[in-house]
Amino acid sequence: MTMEFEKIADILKALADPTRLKILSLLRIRDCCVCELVPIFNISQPAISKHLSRLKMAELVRETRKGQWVFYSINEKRLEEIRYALSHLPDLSEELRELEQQGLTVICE
Amino acid sequence: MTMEFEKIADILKALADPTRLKILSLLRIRDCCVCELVPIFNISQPAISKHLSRLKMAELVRETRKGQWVFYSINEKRLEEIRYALSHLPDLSEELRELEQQGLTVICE
DNA sequence: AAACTATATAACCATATTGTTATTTATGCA
DNA sequence: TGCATAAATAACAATATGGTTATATAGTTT
Repeated sequence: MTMEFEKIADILKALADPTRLKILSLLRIRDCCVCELVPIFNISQPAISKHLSRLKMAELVRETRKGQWVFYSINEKRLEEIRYALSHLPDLSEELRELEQQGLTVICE
Repeated sequence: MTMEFEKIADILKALADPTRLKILSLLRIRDCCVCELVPIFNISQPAISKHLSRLKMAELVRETRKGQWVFYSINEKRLEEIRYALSHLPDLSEELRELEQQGLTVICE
């Protein structure tokens, strides 16, 4: 249920780029193929391709080949998962309890 | 209201690290000072200090000096903002409309 | 004032990220 | 079969990231 810190960080890294966020925003309107995305951005086709690959690795998008085109679609479920993960990060109460037992807790005033 | 792609990406970059996510999870339990966080992680004090500085830049935490200690607290409002931003990314319908006008839209089947 | 504790900053290094151009692979069609 | 188009991969370069150790700064205590 609760996602590991490493896993959450990996998905957030895939999200943490303006180009990839723009791609996701476009895919919210409709599925797009690579050759449609390229003219919208000021970067090369391989760059777009790599961004899509990064998003696919994080399962934020899915790809479907249609003839010579590869269409990408958004995986809204994954985005919902990451929003949920940010609200429900793994619990670290135990770590703070150990800190207290080791007498390393700082108390002031 | 709607946050720019660059701005959202900056905040997501600050979040996209397992150590910083752990720090935020700890601060959800209670405010902590740097010297309490250090023994919980297997990294140096300056490393923790830099992570906190990164979180502060993104306004995900706030700092308060109490005597010789600096206590950090979580800014839940900022986290709520980023969750909202992921649900409401800036609209790019116009970009797709221009694509159609330029005849670059791909239609198959 | 001097010594101690807590935190931040500087300088540095290894690796990751994000772009490029050149090339390869996959599909469609004359 | 051979050529055109779409997309992915390879090789490379510049910059960002995340760690280190050494040092500076801020506050406390003797």
